Amino acid sequence: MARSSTTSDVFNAIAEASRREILDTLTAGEKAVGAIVNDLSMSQPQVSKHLRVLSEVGLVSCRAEGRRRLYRLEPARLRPMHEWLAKYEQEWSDRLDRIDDYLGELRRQGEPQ
Amino acid sequence: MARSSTTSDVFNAIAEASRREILDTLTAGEKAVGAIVNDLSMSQPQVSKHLRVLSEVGLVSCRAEGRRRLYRLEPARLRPMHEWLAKYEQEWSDRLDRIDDYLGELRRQGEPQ
DNA sequence: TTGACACATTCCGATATCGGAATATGATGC
DNA sequence: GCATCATATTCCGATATCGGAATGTGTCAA
Repeated sequence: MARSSTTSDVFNAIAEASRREILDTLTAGEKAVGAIVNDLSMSQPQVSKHLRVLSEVGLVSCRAEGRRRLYRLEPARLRPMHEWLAKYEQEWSDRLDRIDDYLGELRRQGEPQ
Repeated sequence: MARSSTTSDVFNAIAEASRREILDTLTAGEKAVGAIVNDLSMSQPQVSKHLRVLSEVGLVSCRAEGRRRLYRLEPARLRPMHEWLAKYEQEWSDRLDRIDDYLGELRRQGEPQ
């Protein structure tokens, strides 16, 4: 058996840096494939293939306009990731809070000088 | 070229469901390898191999105690993921807020009965 | 020292991925 | 209809992954 399919869930789809870049560039709004190819330094077939994967897990949706295809972000699909992360988030934000407290303490000690 | 190495970054390490399960079981606290093998239904070598991957990206740390090895969660390493997600979070949390408002409305309408 | 226990590593076959190149589909305009 | 533009799909070789089985390493206890 190899690694889980990239189309099986959001976690696998997002594992690839190129796909994260595509999602990042789509935060600016709906874009045609050609526009994405221009923005990033990727070949057109690669962009199309990555868009297919993102589409299959629902992270992007597609709308045809003439001979162009406009892809749009579907950020709601990132929710499973966020929910999984939330379990751990508290733990490290606690630590960061403690670090903040500590830094604040240092700052207060430094001020009088 | 194949998919990016699983040891290269947190996103790839987390793409595998088995590794997410291991992290999940470690939220209860430090655990020995055998304990993880018992908790989940995985072979000992598989658990060890996954722990190695998680260790290489810093998501877990290890401490030797006699002939056992206790693994602990390092949740701070999930921060890059959280920061990446944060860019998208606002967009869908707005929608969720509206759903929350709607549910609250329904609840208020139900109470009088 | 020897054996048992806890864990890590290596070898293996099957499989899925990635990028590049070539090609196919499908809409537009003349 | 035919050429062109925009995008999707297929074929390919190289490579990295996964799980299972077997084996290696290191610690404790008698």
